[in-house]
Amino acid sequence: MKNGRHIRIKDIAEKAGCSIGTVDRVIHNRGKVAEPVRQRILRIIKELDYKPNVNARVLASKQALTLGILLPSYKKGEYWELPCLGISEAMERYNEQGYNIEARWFTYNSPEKFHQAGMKMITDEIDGIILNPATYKESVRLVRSFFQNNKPFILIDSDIHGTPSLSFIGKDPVQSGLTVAKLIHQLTRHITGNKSVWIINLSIPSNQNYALLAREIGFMSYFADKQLRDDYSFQSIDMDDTGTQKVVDEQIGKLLATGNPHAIYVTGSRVHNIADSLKKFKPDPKPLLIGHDLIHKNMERVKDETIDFLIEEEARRQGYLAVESMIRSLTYKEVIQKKQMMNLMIYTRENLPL
Amino acid sequence: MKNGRHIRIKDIAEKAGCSIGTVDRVIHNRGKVAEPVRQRILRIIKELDYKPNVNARVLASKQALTLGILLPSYKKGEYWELPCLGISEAMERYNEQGYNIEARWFTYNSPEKFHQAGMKMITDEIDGIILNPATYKESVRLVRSFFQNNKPFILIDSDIHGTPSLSFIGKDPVQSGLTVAKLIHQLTRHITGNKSVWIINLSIPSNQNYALLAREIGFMSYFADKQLRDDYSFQSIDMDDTGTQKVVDEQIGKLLATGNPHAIYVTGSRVHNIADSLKKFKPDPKPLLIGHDLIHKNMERVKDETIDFLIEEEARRQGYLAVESMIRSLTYKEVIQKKQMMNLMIYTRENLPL
DNA sequence: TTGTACGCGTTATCAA
DNA sequence: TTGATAACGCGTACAA
Repeated sequence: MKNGRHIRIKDIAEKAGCSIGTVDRVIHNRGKVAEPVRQRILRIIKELDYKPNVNARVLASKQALTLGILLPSYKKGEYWELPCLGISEAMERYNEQGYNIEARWFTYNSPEKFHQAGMKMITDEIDGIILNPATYKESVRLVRSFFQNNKPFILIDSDIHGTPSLSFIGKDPVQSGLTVAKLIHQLTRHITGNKSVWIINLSIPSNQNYALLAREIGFMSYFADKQLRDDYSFQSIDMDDTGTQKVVDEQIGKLLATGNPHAIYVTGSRVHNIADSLKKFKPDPKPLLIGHDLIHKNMERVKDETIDFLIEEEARRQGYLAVESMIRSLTYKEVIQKKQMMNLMIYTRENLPL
Repeated sequence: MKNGRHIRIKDIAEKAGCSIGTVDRVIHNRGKVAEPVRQRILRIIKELDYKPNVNARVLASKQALTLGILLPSYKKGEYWELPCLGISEAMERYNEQGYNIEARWFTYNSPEKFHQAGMKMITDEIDGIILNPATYKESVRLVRSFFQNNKPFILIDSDIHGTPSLSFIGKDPVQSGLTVAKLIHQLTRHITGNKSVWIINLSIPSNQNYALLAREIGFMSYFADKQLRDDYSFQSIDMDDTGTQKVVDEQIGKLLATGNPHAIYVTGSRVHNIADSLKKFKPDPKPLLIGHDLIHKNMERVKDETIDFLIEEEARRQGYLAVESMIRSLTYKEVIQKKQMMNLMIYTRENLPL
């Protein structure tokens, strides 16, 4: 009302005939307010559609937050670097804006380490947790402890349905699979005769398997729904990721000896390994190659068209949003969307970013 | 750590042995500071890597800004609604954050109206201008006036090379064309014999023609570079957009009588008109249909797979970034990136957002 | 249970 | 050319 600007706590206090202290108490539920006064103030807040001034709030509030980040360990250039970049970016941005936020990083490469690190976050004075649930069983155990200790947490990249998380931020792996299937179908439909497709699950043993499986399920269901089973023959290949190109080469070599597929779908983020094998063996005609994630090595293979298409689900943005959501929830008690699904991008040589 | 976190103007003042008023003057170039003092303060700012506290700044600043938005007039559901949504979103967001910003909207449907509205923005007290340059000649005239009157402006959606704008926010139409070409090539390459492709320029006469042309150029150059000219035959079709489906139907009907193309590329945002024609005439086999922009009617045709792929360049985000960039430039004198290119998205039924 | 007063970092005004 | 000081809206400790 003043100068047509926003309404302040002071305006509410005036209208309610009390002091700003009292208004503040009802806004923050700090109790100790006479019930009738409380009701009146709440009504006025609704009536005037009061919205707190974020800037003043941050400026006045001296609270320091520490967030716990619990993610799989990774080497430079691997998938998890991307969400981490988003996390760092958000931290930096919010700190520059006068917030006082610190991140404490925890990584794991085994279910035991995962659980250990998780429990440490509870004993340490951590205000909010951002984690990627590794294996189902361990994650449920951990999440239960978070809940009991009243630690708010956000799930990132893959979900555990039904957990009392503030939010899940990630992707729909079934949709990913469907999209890849659509691409492969459209790109091979004019090939005469039966089309052979390899689905390669190249991943670290017993890690992240759920998402890869879900992708494969989405992939298969596309062909099932469209009654295309007779036109295609599929071969699912589980390949352990030992991290060395040589092992991949060996396996691909053996497979190629049995015949040359029309298309290859790699469900994990390590298509570049398969691409490198193809560059070595040069099968002719070159199979269509599709995979996931905008990591550096994959992009290089897209540039030279060994990889034809890359799917990605805004990995970096996931990290950014996780931090942002946690801060909003912690500092303003803002209610966060229960599910924040990323968009699904299709990249090829011509529309690669950068 | 608690108080030692960020450095404030006060810290600089102490170190420089002057008052915060003086520091403020050098930061904001309000002149009237003794040169040696000025140098000393600047050095200390660099040394301590001072970053202003955004919250305090917004809180204390009483300045009110009005932005002028100069865009083509549009009906609901048309392309320009998307950038406008982004603009509104940004306005809302920044106003909620305590900024005091007002938008004044101007639209045009002819070069004369465009110029008129532009000149009015100069006489009115407008602090910054966001505009889409309609025709080249008129735009250059207008931009010259902006420059002479010291009005900062941002170009949105399509560029005029070399203008002294704060920033250009938009897309690379040549890249769009290349991407569509890649898709059509890959999706038709296994068809035997010569493949026929229509390129339809369906647009309001003499409006936005430059971007559509650039897309077509990108499109053609893909096939030229790849030495594919002999495998494909192209037909460029200029179709006036009268806004009625009937006229489109007539023209498509005539064209189909001469033969059934393998693929159709519609360079504007009105693929849905072509899609509706195809639904009516049911050419068999159905040509591959690719177009631009996530407007409602297009998305409907993607859902029923009349349109196979849709390209879009983050239309909504363009509007958002334009407002954000202008505010940053105006309030903090921040230097804005000269070119902010949007990502190029590929959408099909399976990865359509929402 | 309620009210008051100070501080957060910056802008802007006025007096020196 | 400079310095002191009152806002800005909110959080909070302390007084009543």
